[in-house]
Amino acid sequence: MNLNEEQHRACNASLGYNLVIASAGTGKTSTIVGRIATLLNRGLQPSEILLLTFTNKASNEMIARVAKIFDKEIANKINAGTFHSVAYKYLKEHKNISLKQPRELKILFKSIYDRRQFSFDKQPYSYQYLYDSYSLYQNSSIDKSYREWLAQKNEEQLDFIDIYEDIFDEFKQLKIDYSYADYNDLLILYREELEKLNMEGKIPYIEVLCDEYQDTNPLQDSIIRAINPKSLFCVGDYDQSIYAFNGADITIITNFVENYTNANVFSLSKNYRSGKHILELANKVISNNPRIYPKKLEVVKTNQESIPSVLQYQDLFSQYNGIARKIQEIHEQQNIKYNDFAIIYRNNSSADGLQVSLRALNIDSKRKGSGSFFDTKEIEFLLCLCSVISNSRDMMSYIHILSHAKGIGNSIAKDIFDALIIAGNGNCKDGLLRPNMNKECYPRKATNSGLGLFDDFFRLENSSRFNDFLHNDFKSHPILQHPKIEIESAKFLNDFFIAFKEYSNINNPQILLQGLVNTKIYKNYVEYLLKDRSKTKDGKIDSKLYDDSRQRLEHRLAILYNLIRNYKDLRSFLNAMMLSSGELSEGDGVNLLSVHASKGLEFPCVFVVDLMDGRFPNYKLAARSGSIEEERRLFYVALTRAKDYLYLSYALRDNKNTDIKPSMFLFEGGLLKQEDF
DNA sequence: AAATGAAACGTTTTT
DNA sequence: CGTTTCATTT
Repeated sequence: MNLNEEQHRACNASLGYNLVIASAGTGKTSTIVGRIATLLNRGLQPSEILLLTFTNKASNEMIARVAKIFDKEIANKINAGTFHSVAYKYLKEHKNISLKQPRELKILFKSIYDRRQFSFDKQPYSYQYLYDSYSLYQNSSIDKSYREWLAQKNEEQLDFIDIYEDIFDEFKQLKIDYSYADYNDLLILYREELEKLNMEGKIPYIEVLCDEYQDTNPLQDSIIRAINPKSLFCVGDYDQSIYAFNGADITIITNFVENYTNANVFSLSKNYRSGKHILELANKVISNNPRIYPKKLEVVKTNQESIPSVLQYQDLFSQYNGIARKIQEIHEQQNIKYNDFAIIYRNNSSADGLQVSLRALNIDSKRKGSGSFFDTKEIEFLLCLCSVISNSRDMMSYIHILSHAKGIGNSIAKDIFDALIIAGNGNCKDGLLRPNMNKECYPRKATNSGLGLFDDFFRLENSSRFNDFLHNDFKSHPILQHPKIEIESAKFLNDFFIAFKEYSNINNPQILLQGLVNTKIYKNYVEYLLKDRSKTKDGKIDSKLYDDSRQRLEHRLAILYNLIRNYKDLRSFLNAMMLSSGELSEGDGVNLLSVHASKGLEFPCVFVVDLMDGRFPNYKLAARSGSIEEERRLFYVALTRAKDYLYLSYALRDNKNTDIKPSMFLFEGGLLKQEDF
């Protein structure tokens, strides 16, 4: 391994509490890999090392590099991944959990929230805001109650605190009942397990390495504290702390020396990534933030003389078009591959326009998926079918699927789910395939009967009324007694039954997926989607649109087939899909990234766009949970992604055609003069 | 309670 | 601009 002197010194630190301040581009990854090598050479077992990174991609890369030095066997014995994936890996051995995305859990949360009555003189938090607020609380506070935390945050809302706490209690119980877990639950549950292990002296780790330490939040920090390892090796850069909105607390890195006795601080200052003018600019802007540990960045790459250039455009549209043309020009003149370009923006809303402009010039582009893949209906439905097979009490997924039947909405879907639970003695799979015929599936609800209200719901129908159309084994199934079920919905349930009967015992994800895609229930749904997507304004189906839609759909399925190959059981596949939903990138072309998504990456040619006052820095966001300092750090991160060429662009007018000033960071960098505007 | 169509809505960043 | 929410009808 080739390490410079500073890196070498850090790698050779003795066991203890070590912090490495690694500025952008200073070979952080090499240093972590080097540290692991040192530990192994000193005789530590790979199983005694825990590596925590910010993305799974980062940990995979590091482990791959360790594998090159030692062998694969050894490297793979090192436990490595994000806090969340490490927690999940442990928990799945001990607990039965189904990871759910916040979007889904919010629906469940809403159903609880909606049953509460708030007084009218004040506005309570919306269910969405309340959910997010609680999540931020869990990440950013570990020793306070939500009540205390809210008292500091927003005293006015304390009027509702009893109701809020009641909602959280019920939500928590519901999550336990259905074995649902969200990202925060993973960490909280893992911490509980660690505390138990620690009391028994069974923690296997001697050194914990933590990458991107500046973006650690108190919840994650509490994991490290619960492990309480003999040795810590934390690597980070306070100038790149950009996750305050997720509770990241910059004081965790700045107070390291106070928090850990006999701590050592190392500093990496030689930048191998960027040309000198790029680096000078980045340093100049970031020097407007308070300096915490002394830090200097030295250029190594002195032969790269390219000067960052500023591009001015009249409006957003011409900016995007201009950038697309510029990229094409550079690509042709300098023979730089499209893969080596990145366009970086503060707000995801910039991406659509850019993608359109690039496509107009026939330039491919890839966006780091902000969930869009798993949000498509065809993927969602398919994963729901898998979930239902994997977790026989997954209420959310049952309701999701069943409410696609004609005439059946959320409410009746829930009735059917409850009926399946009853018929199957708490297990929907049994309820569907081997229903207990002696039980009352749809019990009378104990309301209103005393008032003499006529409730026609409970006049149950004869479950055999659709028998002519049903699979033999589904004939007279007790759930069909529901009076709101009609012929169309009965057929849908029949299809569901057939798919379930055929595939519910298959645990190999690959075989299962292949099978499910060819079931009638899925094929019908796909057909419905494709028709819906190829409708023109007058309601007709355009066959060109239809073919395009089908192609895109097939493409997405192909991606899923590709992903699924890495998993050998269904539960881990589903949970992994929830855990790493943003990490897949598709195809070739110019990289389109938010600043956050660009973290840890580097590109020969970088465009930072939409550098206008209010957009970047984004004042709305800065006011929420960040600060101007954090916005400045974001700018710093964006600039330091560039290796050779850097372009900064802004438009004079926004999309409403009103004048807008360039970003303050362009003035701070000395790239524009205040008096010109 | 579901389906449909019309009106409002609000544009964050991630595991 | 596309989604999400609301109101109306069945």
